[in-house]
Amino acid sequence: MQPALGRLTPSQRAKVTPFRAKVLDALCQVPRGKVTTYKYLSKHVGCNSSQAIGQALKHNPFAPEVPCHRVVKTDRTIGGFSGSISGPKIDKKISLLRGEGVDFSEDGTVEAACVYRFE
DNA sequence: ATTATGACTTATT
DNA sequence: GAATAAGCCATAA
Repeated sequence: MQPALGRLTPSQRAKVTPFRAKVLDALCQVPRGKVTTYKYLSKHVGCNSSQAIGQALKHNPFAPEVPCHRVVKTDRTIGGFSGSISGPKIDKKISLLRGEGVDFSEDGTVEAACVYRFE
């Protein structure tokens, strides 16, 4: 069964800006085995800047609690992780996603079927 | 308030 | 297809 897609706890909300809280909360709605994109998130939280989303996630204060590794770029390339856009951390991100059942193409892009669009 | 930065995106060269 | 520029918006200094 899917893990309880919790939301951000009040404590967590209190530690970040309202915008980040909204982003993280939305992120917690992404089911295990799926990913979302910066753009979908940005749209979901009501701004039109994926860059702002990236900013919100780059210093993720709630590392494993909030599945920040379930966010990829709009073209379904891997995006960044732990403050880096490439390197060993990215490799770890891929491993995590694979461990959750996300499929990758040979390009290192995520399969379209694994993208969660906040339907 | 103003400036600089960035895990982005799109258009242009 | 890679490199650059411009647009975007929240954050930190």
